[in-house]
Amino acid sequence: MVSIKDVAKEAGVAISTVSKVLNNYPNVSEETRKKVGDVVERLGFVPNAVAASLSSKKTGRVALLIKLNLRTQASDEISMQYISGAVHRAKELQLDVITVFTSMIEDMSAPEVISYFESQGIRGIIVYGLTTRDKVVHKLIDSGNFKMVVIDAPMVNESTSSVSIDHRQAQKDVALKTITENGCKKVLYISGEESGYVTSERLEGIKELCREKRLRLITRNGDFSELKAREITTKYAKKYDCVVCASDLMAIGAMKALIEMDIFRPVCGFDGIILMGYVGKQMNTVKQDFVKISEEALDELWRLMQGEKGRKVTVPYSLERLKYEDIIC
Amino acid sequence: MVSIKDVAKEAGVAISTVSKVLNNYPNVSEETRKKVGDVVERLGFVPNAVAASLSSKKTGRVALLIKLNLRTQASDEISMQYISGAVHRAKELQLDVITVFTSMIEDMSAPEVISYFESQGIRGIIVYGLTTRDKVVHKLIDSGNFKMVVIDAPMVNESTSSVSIDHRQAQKDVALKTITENGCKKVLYISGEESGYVTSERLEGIKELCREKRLRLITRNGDFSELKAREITTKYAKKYDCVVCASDLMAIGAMKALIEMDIFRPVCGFDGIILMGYVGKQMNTVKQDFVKISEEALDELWRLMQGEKGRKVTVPYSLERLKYEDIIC
DNA sequence: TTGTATGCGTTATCAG
DNA sequence: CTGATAACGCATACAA
Repeated sequence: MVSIKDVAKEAGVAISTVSKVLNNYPNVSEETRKKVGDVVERLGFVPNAVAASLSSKKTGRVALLIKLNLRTQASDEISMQYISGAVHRAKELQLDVITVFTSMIEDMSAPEVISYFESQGIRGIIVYGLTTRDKVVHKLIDSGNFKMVVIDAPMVNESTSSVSIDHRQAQKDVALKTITENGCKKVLYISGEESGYVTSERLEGIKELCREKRLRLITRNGDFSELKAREITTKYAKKYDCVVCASDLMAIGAMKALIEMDIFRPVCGFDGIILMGYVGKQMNTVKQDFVKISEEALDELWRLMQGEKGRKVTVPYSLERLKYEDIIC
Repeated sequence: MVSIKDVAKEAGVAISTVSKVLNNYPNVSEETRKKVGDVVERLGFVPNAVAASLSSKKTGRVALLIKLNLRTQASDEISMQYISGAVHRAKELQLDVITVFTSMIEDMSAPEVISYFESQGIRGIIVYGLTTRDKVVHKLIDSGNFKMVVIDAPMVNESTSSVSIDHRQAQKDVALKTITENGCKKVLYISGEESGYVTSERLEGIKELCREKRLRLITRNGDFSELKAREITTKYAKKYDCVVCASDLMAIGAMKALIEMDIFRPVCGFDGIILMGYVGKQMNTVKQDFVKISEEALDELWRLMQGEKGRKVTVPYSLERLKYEDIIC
C-alpha cells in the first residue's frame, strides 16, 4: 500500500509538503505542486481516509439514519433513492458515509447512541423519516454533538438543518388539480401517521384548500397504511365525490376499495412511487425527487461541517400522473 | 470524547492494559479485568473504531458493492433487503460497512478501484449482482487484495466465497409445480440477461425438467425486462400452454400480455418480490430470502477475514404464491 | 516556501 | 501479569 511517505520520498520533499499539495494549501510553489502531483499520479496514490479522519477531525464521516419497513416496498424504493443520492454525492464531496437503520439503535439510550456514533468517527448525520416519537434522535439533535440534517421535519438550530419539499403547498396543488379535473365538491381526506411531521403539514394544506374553495371536507387517519385507507374508503367513499390520500400506498388501498365497491371516485396520492404504475388506474400524485433531496441534504451537511449555521432548505416537487407505460422497461 | 487514556487513568492502569482487557487478551488478571471493565462501564467508553482500524489492520471495513437500476423498483426492494441484512449483521460482528454502487466505480480502472478501496481501509467486499461483463470486479477478485464474497455467481478461490440459492433446482421446482397444477405440455421459457450468472443456471434447470418430463420447450431471452417479456409473450404464448419466467418482473410483463390477448396461461416468476402482490393475478414464484442471503454473506466474509479459505455456500429457498392480501398492511 | 515535530486513539512488541 | 513505547497514515502549528 502506497502511503504519503512513499510519495514524499519519491518526490524528494517532506511529508508535510505532500499533505499541503493534497489539501490545496496556498503556500506551495507551482513547481513542487506539479512535482508532487506527478508522483501522486504515477504511483496511483490515494490518501488513506481512515488516517486522515483520525488526524484531522475535519474530514469526518457521515451517517445516514434510515427507518426501515420491510413489509412495504414502497418505502424500499424511497430509501434506496435516498441512499443512492447520498452515497453518490458523498463520493464527490470526499465524504465517507455509513448506513445505519433506526432498528439498530432503538434499544440504546441517547448517551449510548452518541458514543456509538463518536466511536465511528461520525461528525454528521442525516435523518430520514423522523417522527415525534423518536426521542433518542431528538436528544441527538439537542446534544449538539453532531452536525445534522433532518429530512421532512422542521428541526433547525445552530447545527441542524432541515430539507424537504413544501408539503402543505404540494398537498394543495395535487388536490386542487384532482378536484378541478373532476368537478368535486366533497372531499374525503385520508391522512398519514399522526406522529409524522409531514402529516400535519399536508393536513393543513388540504384544509386550507377546502376553505378557500368552499369544499366540504372530512379527514380520517389512515396511518400511511394501505389496509386502513381501504377500510376508510369502504366506509366513507359513497358520501364523498373524491378521495385525497396523504401517500401513494394509501391511494392504492383506496382505489382497491373503490373497485370492490364498483363506484368511481377520483383518487390522488403523494410521493410518486413507481408502484403507482402497477395498480391499473392512473392517479395524480406529488412526485418527490428523493435522489435530489438526499443530494441536497448532503450538500447542506457539508455546509454545516464547514461551520455554517443550520437553516431550512426547500426542494421543488412536481405533479405527475403515473401510467404503466411510463415505468416498464 | 472519552478515550482509552481516560479509562486507563481512572482505573489506575496503563493504556496497554486497558487495550488488552478490551480485546480479551489472555494474560490479564481477573482483578484488573474487572476493575477496568467497571470504569469502561461507568464512563460509557466505546473504543474509537477509526483509530483501532488504523492501528491494527485487523478490524477492517467491509464494502457492499451494489448494482443499481433506478428505473425498476423491483431491484430496489431486493437491494434494500441486501443492505439491511448486511448492515445489521455487520453491527453484530463489529464490522464497519460502507455502501458502494457500481456506478461509482464504473469509469475507474482496476488499479484505481483497488487503491480506492484500500484508501478506505476496506478489507472485504460483498458483490451483489455480478455479471460476466463486470471486468473490473473480476480483476478485483483475481487481485487477491481483498477478501470477497460474491452473491449469485460461482466465483470461488483462496480468498473468495460464493453465496446463493440453488438456482437450477429452484427453477425446476417452481416450474414443475406450475406445470403439474395446470397439466401443461408446452413451455415457453423467458430467460434473463445473458451475462448474468444465474441466467444459465436457471436455464439449465428448465431444460432438465422438460427433458425429464418430456415437455416441449422453447426459450427466449427476455433480458430481465418487463417490456421484452411482454413482447415475447404476445408473440409466442398462443402456441404454448404455460409461461415460465426467470424473474417476477418478467412474469408481470407476461401476465399483462396475456390479459391483453385475453387468453389464460399459467405464469410463474422468480424471486418473490412484494410487487407480485399488486398485479392482480396470483403466480407461483421462488421466494428468496435476501436478508438471510446477505447475512450469510457477511458471516462468510468474516470467516475469510479470519484467514479461512473461500468456499461455496448454498442458502435455502421456498416456493410461494403471493396474494395481495399477504402484502398489505 | 519548505521541513520538523507532535498528536489523533488504538494496537502490538517488548522489557520489566 | 503489567507498563512503556513504537508504529499506523496523515494533518498542522511552528521553526527554519
